[in-house]
Amino acid sequence: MFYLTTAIDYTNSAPHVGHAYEKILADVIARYRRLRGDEVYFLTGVDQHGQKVQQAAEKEAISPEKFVERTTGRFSALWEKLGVTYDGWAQTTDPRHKACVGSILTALKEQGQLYKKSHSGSYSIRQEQFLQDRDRDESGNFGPEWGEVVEIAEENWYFKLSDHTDWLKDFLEANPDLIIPAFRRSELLNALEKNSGIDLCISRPKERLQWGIEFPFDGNYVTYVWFDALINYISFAGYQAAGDSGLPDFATLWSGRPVHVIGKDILIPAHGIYWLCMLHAIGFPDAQMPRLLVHGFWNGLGGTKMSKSTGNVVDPDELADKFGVEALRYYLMRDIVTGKDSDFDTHRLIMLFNTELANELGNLCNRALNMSQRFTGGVLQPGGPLTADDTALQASLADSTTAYLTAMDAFDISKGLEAISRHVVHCNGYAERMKPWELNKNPDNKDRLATVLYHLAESVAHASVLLSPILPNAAAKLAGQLNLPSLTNKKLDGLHWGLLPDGHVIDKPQPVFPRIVIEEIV
RNA sequence: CGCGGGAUGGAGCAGCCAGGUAGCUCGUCAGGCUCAUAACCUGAAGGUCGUAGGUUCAAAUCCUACUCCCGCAACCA
Repeated sequence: MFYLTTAIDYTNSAPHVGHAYEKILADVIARYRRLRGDEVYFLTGVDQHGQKVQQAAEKEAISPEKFVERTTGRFSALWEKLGVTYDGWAQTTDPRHKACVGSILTALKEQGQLYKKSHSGSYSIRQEQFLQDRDRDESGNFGPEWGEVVEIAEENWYFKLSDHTDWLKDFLEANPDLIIPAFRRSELLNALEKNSGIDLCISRPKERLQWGIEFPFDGNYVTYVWFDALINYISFAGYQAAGDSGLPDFATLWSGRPVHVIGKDILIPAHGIYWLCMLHAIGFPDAQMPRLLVHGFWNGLGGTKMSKSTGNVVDPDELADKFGVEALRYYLMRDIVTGKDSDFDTHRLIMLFNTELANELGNLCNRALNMSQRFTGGVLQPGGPLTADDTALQASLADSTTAYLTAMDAFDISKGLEAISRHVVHCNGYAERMKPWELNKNPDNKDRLATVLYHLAESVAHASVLLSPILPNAAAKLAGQLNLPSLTNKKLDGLHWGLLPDGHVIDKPQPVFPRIVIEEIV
């Protein structure tokens, strides 16, 4: 079983393009693994507790329950729109999740992993948080943005993180593939080196915060949101769940290393340190520690950070309306190297869609099917014998498929798409050289014409299968025009030359990727 | 000496971990084709791979120093 998760999104504001990128990335990986024949369980969801939610709800004078219900709906509606299909939905207000968090807290306390301690420091009443030295301005004071700052002492529950950091260091050194990409691992190891011996405060007093999971053994506190949120990966996987919970069977799901897809901002310390140490403390063996696939961010043009204040945020919902879901999914997967950052550029979105999908693949499909309709009545026949051009085309397909698999296995979606594109370009060149429209002028060339058209159509069939994890709807449309809907259920090991049977009759072509016309944008 | 990333033809990027005549897309220029979504194909111009050293028969790729840009810096989600 391949168990895949994303970060659960914090429900204090609307989803932005970064949220959409992560979910689409995970969706593509899940679909790809299914294509490969793996059993897949894909979990995503929302993080609903914490101070910022409480504050946002207060601001609108509604209950936190109502507030998260509304924002949660915006996320799930967007995923449906974008074709992100998950098997499990994690939301941290779910009673099953709360029960799991509670039992983990109790177990850790019994093992002596939790203790109570008083912490004193500068506290901002307005922001309701303790301040750090780094929050001070140049002159060493806390600026006006913090409002009134007072020195207070507060007792809280702590998790003995420091008991596990030595283990974590050794474990990470012994498992170089755990963190993807590799440079993130060295960053994490450095962070561990610098900050050992610190424990994690995992409670918030109820005077400060009510919107959270109450401590099972101390009613004066709720659980720190990160401690709560991270547990979703196991609580919704059925960890210690009752038989009638409706959750998956944990042992089946978490049999090896799950993959957590997360953003670079939450590797250190949350996932890379807290979570791995939490799992270790709970008793997970090294062989069951998850892999962390750390993706980069979409920035504004010129590499500027997207933020509300600079006004350069892009709304994935609007983009999908404007350019279509396929164009958005394609762009988000195509124009970034997994792990690195990229600049979000609408012109490149249009360019990549028009060039690679409309002009190259869409047009290949269109010309191939159209010629088949006109020249051979829509009937496809492998024909033969094969020329050097035919075998070269088949070799190109084999090469591209191999490159695609290698890239996709390494979560490098962009390179996988590039591989498909390479074969499509080869096919268009093949069509130019073979000139089926010339062959059609002489009835003696009937067999040769059939062979050429078959090679083109068969290539489209393969492309649609390979493309299906990224663009499921478009792949289904292509399969439909090939009059072979079963293509969408193909597994990789069924992907060999000859998907289209001898004598197969195809459907009439219709543009699958209508060009995006520049005038429409602005 | 806080940590990490980036600097590659006009633009955007890949290549760097496992050194071996610099690659992709867009753009530009010149041809070709007409089956097709004004799509397709061929060819050309354009780069001393941030700077300075070093290792090597050979460096965009390894090592050292430096410059500029970006992000982060464990009890804020």
